[in-house]
Amino acid sequence: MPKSTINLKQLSQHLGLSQTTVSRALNGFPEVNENTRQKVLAAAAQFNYRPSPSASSLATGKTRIIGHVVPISEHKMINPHFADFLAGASEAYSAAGYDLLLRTATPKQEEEIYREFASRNRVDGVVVHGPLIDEPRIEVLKSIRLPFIVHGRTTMNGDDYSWLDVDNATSFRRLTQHLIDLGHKRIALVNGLETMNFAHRRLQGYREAMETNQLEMIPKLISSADMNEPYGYNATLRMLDCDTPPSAILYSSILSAMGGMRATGERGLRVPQDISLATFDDELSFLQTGDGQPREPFFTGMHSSIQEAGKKLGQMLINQISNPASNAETCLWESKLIVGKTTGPRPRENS
Amino acid sequence: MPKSTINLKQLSQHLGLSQTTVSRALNGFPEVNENTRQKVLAAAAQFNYRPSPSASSLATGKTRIIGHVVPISEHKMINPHFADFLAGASEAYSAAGYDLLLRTATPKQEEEIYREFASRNRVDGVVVHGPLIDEPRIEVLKSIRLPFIVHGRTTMNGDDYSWLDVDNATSFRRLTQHLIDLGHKRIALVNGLETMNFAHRRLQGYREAMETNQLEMIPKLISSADMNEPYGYNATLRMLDCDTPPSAILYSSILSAMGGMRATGERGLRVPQDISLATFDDELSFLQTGDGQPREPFFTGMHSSIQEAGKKLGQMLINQISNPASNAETCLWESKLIVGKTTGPRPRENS
DNA sequence: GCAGTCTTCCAAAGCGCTTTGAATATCTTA
DNA sequence: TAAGATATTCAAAGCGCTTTGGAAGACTGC
Repeated sequence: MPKSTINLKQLSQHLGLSQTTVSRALNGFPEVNENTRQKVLAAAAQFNYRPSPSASSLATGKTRIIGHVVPISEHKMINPHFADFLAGASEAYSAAGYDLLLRTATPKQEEEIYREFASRNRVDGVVVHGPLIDEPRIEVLKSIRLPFIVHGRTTMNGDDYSWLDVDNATSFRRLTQHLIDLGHKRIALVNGLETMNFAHRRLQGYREAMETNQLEMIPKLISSADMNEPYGYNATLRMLDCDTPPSAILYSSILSAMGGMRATGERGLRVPQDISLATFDDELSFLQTGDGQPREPFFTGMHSSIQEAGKKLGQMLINQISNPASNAETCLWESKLIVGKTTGPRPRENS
Repeated sequence: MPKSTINLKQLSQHLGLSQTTVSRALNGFPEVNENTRQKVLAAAAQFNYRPSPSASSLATGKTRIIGHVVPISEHKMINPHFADFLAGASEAYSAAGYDLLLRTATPKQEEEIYREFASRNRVDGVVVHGPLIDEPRIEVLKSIRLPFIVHGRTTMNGDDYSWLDVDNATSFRRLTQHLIDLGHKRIALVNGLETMNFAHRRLQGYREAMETNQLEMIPKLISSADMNEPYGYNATLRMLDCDTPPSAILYSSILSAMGGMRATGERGLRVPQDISLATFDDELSFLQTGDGQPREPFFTGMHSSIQEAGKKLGQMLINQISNPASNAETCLWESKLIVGKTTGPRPRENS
């Protein structure tokens, strides 16, 4: 059992080599004899040598750390989607020898954190969460030259930055159309905040489908707010209790859909006989069986794995960092309609 | 607008002082004239100077980073409780100038990650999640001298380590008693994995209450597995469909309770008229209203904020790190019974 | 007026790595 | 075999900070 940690100097002395050679052998430089390299590798393994991140970071100027500042509201609300997203990203980082640094912050604090990241050289890059339609963070990051990638995209900021997004408009056009095909006419939308780009595009997709089919969009049946379970519950109750109740409801998040489920149950409505519910499903892992078995999906919805998105975004960002000259890379994912148990034909008695 | 980043040397040259003095002024050492300190502070602000973390870390041997390795199953399942826990911890870290490093790993990989943390000096300490009854990680961390704190505690590892736990046995004794007081006799328990210490203690609390009241514990009505929504759903269905169905069910997590809610609904049972459900509630933020309003609680359950736990644990760990001579600190939190809409008296027709 | 104390400040030596610029050893080719 | 090319290795100079071990100036008290 080797004592504690050993450093480069000690290791090279033990080997009778210079630090230069040992360092290069370890880092895979071509100009070191293969014999020597093997000896170095063996000794490094034997003494359990690992380079100090602070030292290499100081010498190279690279931290091999990616920063995530995840939004948290004034009321300490944190979106559980991040758990899955971060798990995916973390997988990509580990594979490439990077680490994930996590900060939580209110939107107001976020810009200052980026500036701090840049001036202290705390991270090599960041991923931007929850972009707005018009996103000021993008200009900030460009101006301070901090490499970044956006999960989602914006509408107003041009396209000279890297992002990965699901095709939200198409997703909601298709999901709405699915309900229309089932005969529904009064279709409600429980959406995210419309300043958020994803919610904006989802509304757009919904509108396209409604207009194509010449169905009326009833303002009372469109709601938008931060997505969580109680919001889904309350919004649903409000819609059910109004004078033009829907026969189908679309949710932007499975969290609010669960709240919707609770609300319909409370009003004595059977799903899908009395009312249909459909949602965008990020495949949050705590809603999966976890035994590797595909579970029969409960909610009907458009599926796209947020964990996979995290992984892909992580890889894209690392690519960009290790290859700074490369152009912005963008990626648009389609989501998949999966029909579950929460949608059915429009009931007769309903308008 | 200051150009890019400035370093200590440049700053001290600008001030006509030595790096020593500037460094000490910035770090609050007493042996620098108050006048000088003010000048230094002003100049630092003006040039937006921030010390480089890699450099100070190399010089001091301290990283000011706390590591969290959160478990992820083979099937990429990640528990959303972590989102709230990490948000709480992160708050404590930010306040103390620390950062949070996140790794995801299967239980097998975890020990190796700790060893890597120690030998590379990657973090100043770690928090251990989800301790088992007999927890090998504790010995590993002690042997490699990596400061740590445990969220939860163990049963077999002595008590010379720091932890914070909720009183799981008392929580479940009380929750069970609450149902017994309502007249329930066949009370089921949908628990976490019993190798996990928290689940072990919850079972114990449940058993105490049942035995005290001379109620029979029916094996079919006790289940234990990794907690998620489908598990709660399946376990509940199994119990409802057996020959000794319960009139009340206890859940170890609100996620499985939600699955239970779905299952009872599917079987046409009304809650709480036909069956009572109660749960341990970690006050996950996505289930709160998020508008700061206290929402009327839906599930009856024992409450304890996991976000607050994260915050407190973060503070305790930082204390311990900045004060290495201090003794292990432990903290046992009581949870609070909150009666919601999911529990009621035992229905007549039920046994 | 001078030893003894404080109070303030500084030069320089690291911390553990990477990398530049050169030196040495080895191999070609004429 | 000598000059030129190539393959290996190395000494030393940083990277940006902290901290040790003084030193210089300003005050004491006698």
